[in-house]
Amino acid sequence: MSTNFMPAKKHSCCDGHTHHDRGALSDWNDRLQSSGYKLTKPRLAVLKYLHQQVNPTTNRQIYSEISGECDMASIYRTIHLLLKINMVQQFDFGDGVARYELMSTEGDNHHHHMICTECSTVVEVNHCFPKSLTETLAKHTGFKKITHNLEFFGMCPCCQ
Amino acid sequence: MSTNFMPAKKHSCCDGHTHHDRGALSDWNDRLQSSGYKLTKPRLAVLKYLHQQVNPTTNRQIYSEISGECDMASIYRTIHLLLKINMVQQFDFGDGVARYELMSTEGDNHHHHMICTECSTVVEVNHCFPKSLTETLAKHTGFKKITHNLEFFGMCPCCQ
DNA sequence: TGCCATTTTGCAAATAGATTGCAACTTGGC
DNA sequence: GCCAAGTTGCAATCTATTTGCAAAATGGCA
Repeated sequence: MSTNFMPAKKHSCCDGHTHHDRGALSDWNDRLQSSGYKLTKPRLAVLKYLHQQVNPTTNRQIYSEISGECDMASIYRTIHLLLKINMVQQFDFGDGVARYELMSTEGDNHHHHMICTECSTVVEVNHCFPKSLTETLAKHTGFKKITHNLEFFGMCPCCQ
Repeated sequence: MSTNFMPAKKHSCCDGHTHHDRGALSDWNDRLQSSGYKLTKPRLAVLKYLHQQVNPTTNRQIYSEISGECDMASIYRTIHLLLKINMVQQFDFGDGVARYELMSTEGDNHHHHMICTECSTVVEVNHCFPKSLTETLAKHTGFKKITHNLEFFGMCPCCQ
C-alpha cells in the first residue's frame, strides 16, 4: 500500500495537517470481513469519500463525487450495509434526505450538529444533555435502550 | 354552533373526561383570518382530525381518516399553510415521513417523543435539556435563534 | 492457474412521499 | 346575485429510496 493511498483527512484535533491513515484500509477490510462482507471497489470508493468528509453526506453527494466508480443503487446498498455493521451513522437534518458520517473505531463518536436555516452551513456540536436525563426518561417511561436524535437549527454568523 | 360540533379530545390533564372546546372553531377561524386565509371545508376537516389526535400524525393518516372530505394535495397544502402560521408543529421520527401536531394557543407546547423501535408506540416526553445548553451553544457557535429537533428511541415495556 | 459457489453490481423498473400546473369551483364583500 | 381573489381536485411530476434480475466480480480450493 502506497503512502498516498488514503486521501488526506483534516482533523480538527490538529489544525490542518493531514493524517494519511495507512491503517484505514485494513481497518475497513477487517470490519467488513468480520461481518462476512467483502471490501469491493464501490464500497472502497464510498468509504474513501466518507473518510474525507467533515460533515454528514447524502447518498446523492457521494454519487456525484465518486461518479463512474459505481451505480446509485450500489451506494444505497453500501450505506445500508455500513449502517448495519455500525461503520456509518445516520443523521437527519429534517429535509427529507438522509445523511451519513463514517464512524471511527477510536473514541466516542457521539455528537450532533448545528445547521444554518439560511445557508445550510453545518457545524459539529459536541455538547449533549446530561446523561441523567436519559435515566430519568427510562424511569418515567419504562423504555429500555434509549437513544436519541438531536440536531440544532439557527442562523449562522454570516447570515445574521 | 351545536355543542357536539367539536369531536371530543382526551386531555391528559383530566384523566379521560372530554372537553368540547366550543371555542376551538372560532379560534381556528381567527388564527387563519388574521393571516389572510379562509377556514374552508378541507382545512376544517384537517384541523378537526388533528385536534382529536394525541400523537403526531402523517398526511397519509389524515387523508385516510377524513376520506372523501378532500384531496391528498389539499392536505399537503393545508399542512404547509398551518405550519407557516404556526398552527401545527412538525416532528421527524427518522423514517422519512413528516408528522404533525396541532399547536394549542395556550401554554407551552414544547415537547418531544419517545418512539418504540419495535412497535412504533409513541409516548410524549415533557423533559428537555437545560436551557443553559442552548445558551452555551449560541456562545460557542455564534448562531442565533437556535431551535432543535429532539426525539428519543427505545424499546417499550411491551416489546422488551 | 482454472473452476465453482457465493456475493455483489449495474441497469431499469417500481415505490413512496411530496410538490405543482391548471382549469374549475368556492368564498366573502359589495 | 356578481366579481375578484383564494382554494380545490386532478393528474402529472419530482425526488429519494428500494428492488428484481441477469451479468460480473470475488475468494477458496483443487
